[in-house]
Amino acid sequence: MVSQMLADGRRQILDILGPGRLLHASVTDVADSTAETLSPTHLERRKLLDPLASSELVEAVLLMLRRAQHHATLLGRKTALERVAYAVLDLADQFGARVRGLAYAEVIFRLHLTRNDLADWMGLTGETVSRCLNALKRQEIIGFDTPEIILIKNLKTLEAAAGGDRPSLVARGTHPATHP
Amino acid sequence: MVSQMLADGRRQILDILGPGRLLHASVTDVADSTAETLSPTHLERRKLLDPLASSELVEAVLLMLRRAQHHATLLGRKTALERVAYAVLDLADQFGARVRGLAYAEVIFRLHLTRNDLADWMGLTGETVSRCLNALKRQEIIGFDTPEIILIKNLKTLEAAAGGDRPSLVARGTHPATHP
DNA sequence: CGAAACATTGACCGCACTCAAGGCTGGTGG
DNA sequence: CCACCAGCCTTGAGTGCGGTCAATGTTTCG
Repeated sequence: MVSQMLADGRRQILDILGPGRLLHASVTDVADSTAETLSPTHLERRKLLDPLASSELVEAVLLMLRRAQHHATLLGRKTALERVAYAVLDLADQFGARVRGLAYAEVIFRLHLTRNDLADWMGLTGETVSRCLNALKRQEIIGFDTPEIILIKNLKTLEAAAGGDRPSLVARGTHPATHP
Repeated sequence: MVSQMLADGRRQILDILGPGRLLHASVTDVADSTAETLSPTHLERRKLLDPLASSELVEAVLLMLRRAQHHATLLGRKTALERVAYAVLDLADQFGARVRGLAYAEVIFRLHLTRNDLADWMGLTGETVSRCLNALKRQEIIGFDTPEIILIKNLKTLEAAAGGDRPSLVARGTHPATHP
């Protein structure tokens, strides 16, 4: 998780990095920016000498940029429900696994964020996030028994609720989408 | 101006590029993203073969990223007045010129954006931007006789109104800050 | 002079925030 | 084993900031 903190305690989470994502120091070396883990994490250092790694780095920074700009549009112009729907979709892309026994369009994944984390990511409050998640649940679009494990029951409707436009904003990395 | 458009017409301006800023195609080649000029503009193409230009490019992309992340924090966590104050400061940094005859802390510059452009940049509406600008004007923090020419009369107070934290987010370019 | 685009201002409204109460879960110590 | 506690989630009631709608003023330009 990459986040920024304002002097008075307001926090904005800038990005959630799932398996396979790359992180460059230039992102965290800005004043008031920090990176933290939200779950047990395996980190690898990339050497910059390797030209392959260098292009990999440029790709990673450009991905961060595209995600940051898309996120800005979301924060500036989307409603609470659209934001929460989008957060679920993005986390599903990054952490989701297609599971045997689920219908084709169903995805299940573990939220590594609390409601308040989601709020600080989406520019909302924890209460609003909770209300939106439960609204989606009542509409049978998603499901959860414990607050941590989210099941997407109707992907198409969820994407519609997110407001449509969702360009591919995941790492094209070689990492398989397996994660506890 | 770099902006994104949603299917239903909502627009988010992602960044305003003043003199000396660099723009890479990867920013505009994303779906629904466009770049437009708001004033007569002089463009130069940079060759990538030159290793100097290459590092220049990486710098420019990293600047875009830092600005985008800072902007996300602004959109997600700041009030209307803070946003408008920040917009004035950022435009002053990019377009402002210290003018003879003005007090030390005074800066004057031309807004190349309408109130609605500012609104689409700051995630607000034109009416709210107008109200905030006039509030700042009533407090003698800024001044304007025509809507286009903005004078910063009290920089310190304006920075306070913007919510404080404002890391250097301008191009360290070689361009002098002269602009019509 | 007239039209179009932009800016300003006011009145009202609604979405998301605030505040508060209550429930659930997991961890700790008697 | 259970009482207690802390943290998180959920839900409701009420508020307020910023949005919406509308009227008017201003500037520009043909």
